[in-house]
Amino acid sequence: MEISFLNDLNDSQRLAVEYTDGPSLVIAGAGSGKTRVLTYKIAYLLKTGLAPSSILALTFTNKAAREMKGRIGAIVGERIARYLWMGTFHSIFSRILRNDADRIGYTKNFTIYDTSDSNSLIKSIVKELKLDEKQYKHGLVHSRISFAKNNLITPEAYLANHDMMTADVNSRVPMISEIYKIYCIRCKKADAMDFDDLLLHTNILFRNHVDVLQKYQQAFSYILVDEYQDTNFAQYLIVKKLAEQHERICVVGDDAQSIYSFRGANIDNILKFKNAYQHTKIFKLEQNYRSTKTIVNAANSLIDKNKAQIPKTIFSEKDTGELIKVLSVFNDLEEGVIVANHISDLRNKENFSYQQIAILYRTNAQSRVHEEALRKKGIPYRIYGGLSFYQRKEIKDVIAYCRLICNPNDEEALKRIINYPTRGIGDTTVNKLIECAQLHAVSAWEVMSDMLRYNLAVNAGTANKLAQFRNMVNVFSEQVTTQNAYDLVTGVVKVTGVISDTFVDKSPENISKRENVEELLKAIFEFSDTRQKSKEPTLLPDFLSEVSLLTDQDTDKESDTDKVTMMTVHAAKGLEFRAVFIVGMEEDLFPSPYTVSNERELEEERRLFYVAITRAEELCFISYAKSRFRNGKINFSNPSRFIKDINSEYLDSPKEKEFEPRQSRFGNWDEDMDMERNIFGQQDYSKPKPVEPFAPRILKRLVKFEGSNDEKTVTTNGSIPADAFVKHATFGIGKVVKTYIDNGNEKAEIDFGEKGIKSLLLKFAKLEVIE
DNA sequence: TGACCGCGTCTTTTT
DNA sequence: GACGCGGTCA
Repeated sequence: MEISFLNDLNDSQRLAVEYTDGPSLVIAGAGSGKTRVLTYKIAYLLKTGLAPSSILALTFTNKAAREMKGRIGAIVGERIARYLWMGTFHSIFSRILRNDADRIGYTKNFTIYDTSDSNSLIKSIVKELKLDEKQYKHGLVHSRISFAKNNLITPEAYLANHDMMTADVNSRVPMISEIYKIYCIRCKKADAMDFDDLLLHTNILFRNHVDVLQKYQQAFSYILVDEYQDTNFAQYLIVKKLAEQHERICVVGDDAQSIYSFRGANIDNILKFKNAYQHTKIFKLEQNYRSTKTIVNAANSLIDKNKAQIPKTIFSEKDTGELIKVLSVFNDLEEGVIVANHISDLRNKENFSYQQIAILYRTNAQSRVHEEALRKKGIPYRIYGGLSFYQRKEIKDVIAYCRLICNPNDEEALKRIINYPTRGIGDTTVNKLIECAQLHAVSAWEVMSDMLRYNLAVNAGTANKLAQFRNMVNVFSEQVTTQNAYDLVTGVVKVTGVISDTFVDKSPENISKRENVEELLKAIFEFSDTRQKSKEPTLLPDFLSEVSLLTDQDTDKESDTDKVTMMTVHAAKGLEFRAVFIVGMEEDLFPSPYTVSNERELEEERRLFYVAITRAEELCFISYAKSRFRNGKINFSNPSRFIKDINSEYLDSPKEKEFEPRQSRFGNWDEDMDMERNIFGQQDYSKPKPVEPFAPRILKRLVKFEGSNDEKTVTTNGSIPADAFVKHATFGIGKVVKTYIDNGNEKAEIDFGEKGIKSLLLKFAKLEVIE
């Protein structure tokens, strides 16, 4: 079969694309056209007659999936590409889990707990068990639980696992197995899964229900996995099971770029792939199309120092290019200034645009000095990382309402908003509620639904407040299956008071909060809109299941504007820039001091540096400072050991004696740097940074919440709009179903949720319309 | 219940 | 230096 697009590939790429009979491993060096191979391979499979719905392609980010889908669409047509099973492990398998959720004791609408939900739950369990919270830090406990789940160790298996148990005893946290057990029970009671559960429960589903496994084994006749070096055991096993029959599977990755072991990724998956699949064909993509010879060779000489790796020879046929320039600076402030100067030279003298330049660092905290230096020189920049849109408090609050409405058993959502905005239900009450729920082995919501039966020990006033809150949620819950997500959530933010809470004063924080909520509604509208066009469901649970797996990487903003990129090295994986500045190359920073005692972890740090260098197409700068302001004090340190790992023939290093006299064009450094600090110090860092607008900005603003909150209620004198939310003195909050004239009197039929649908005479019923 | 203060901690983070 | 957390007080 002659397929013309294959002519775009080199020989090794083409071989990798065309081999589809059995298992294959594609070792794709940095810049070797990995994405191209994957997309062409899928296009090739489609052209050879495979149905798109029989191809499963797993990626590590939503963004990667989306981009690849777009590229494939460009080759084979969007209408075909749409039916590919392409997405992250988590999104694909959450979809599969929802289909058969009842088989493993969940409902279709199960909640996905994010990291902070998990941590919050762990904290409350530690408290309930009366354990020392300093000893059982939520971060530590969570990472142990996460590790267990990623390795498919259930709570029972954990107890029986000698290694895990002795490790816990030795670390003086012997109760982790108990916390883990309770954590799982609580998640299940809340109809919630955390990120790791999505993989663990997929394995459980496949193990316990062979018919389900077989269904998907037959459905997927070819499986592709991207970034295979970053998969964990749970992911390995899912793939292994699905591919068991036909072994038509292709995994792509680069062991030299495995940098996520701290999240459970196991590099052995790629190193030992051929043991797992016996007749594996290995393809190596060794030509780097991205970088100059110097950069490729320098990176090779670095990664050579690692022991565990698949042998390969990455080469470039581009120009030799410039040496990697090593910048030795006095301190962090000078580093900022010098990098900024270089950037402005590149732009003014070397014809670089800002967006072709990146500053990469090991830790987010390092961004500050560079930010300041660039700002002072008027260089535009964009910092990636930090708080994502969906992690902002006001957004999480609204999402928590949504979650609770769709799944009232969601305990973390309940805790979050039961007293936000303030409605007189304090910690004491919440604790009583949860204790009572534990006592009767039911969810907190169940207790709230029948407080008398569970004998909840609160006074009448509190009970009334709880009932009011419950009724409000119920009114919304009833509409989950009938209202589209956008209309429903618009009602939610009005009625719950989330929006009026932002009108209490005119502070910039409140204004930005309100704008963010509006942006969220816009995102929900876009979701409903696009879904509607393709005739897919537009209900709130559909939106939630999607949004819980989104990260800020997916809301890529203003990519068309010309700005310098600043991000951690981790975040830069997969990207490329004409010029790259790798800053803070010091001992105690890069490699991270947490890793140097462990050879395996140190090798991962070296790979991280390898990733950083190989982002550069033409120019690479490495800087290190003799002193750095960190954790509130000045730290002195030496150049990173990794700089010595690079063959010196590729480096343009400073001569040692340049260090000695602290002279510079500014005169005495110490004084000048103090002065600089004072200048910086005058700026008010305490003010919140301007809030990044949430993209994509496609649609015009849909809703704008106007006005002050003191006029939010209107006593009706006759007409109220249908669909309005109203408040009644006895029945609480309800929704107007319809209004009509009866015997010459205006009446309204109002749905008060649990209290039923009531027909009320408008001239008697003192209704407040909630705007 | 919420505002405020002092203390301890501080990596990376595709989901 | 900055943030999150827990404790205290109005």
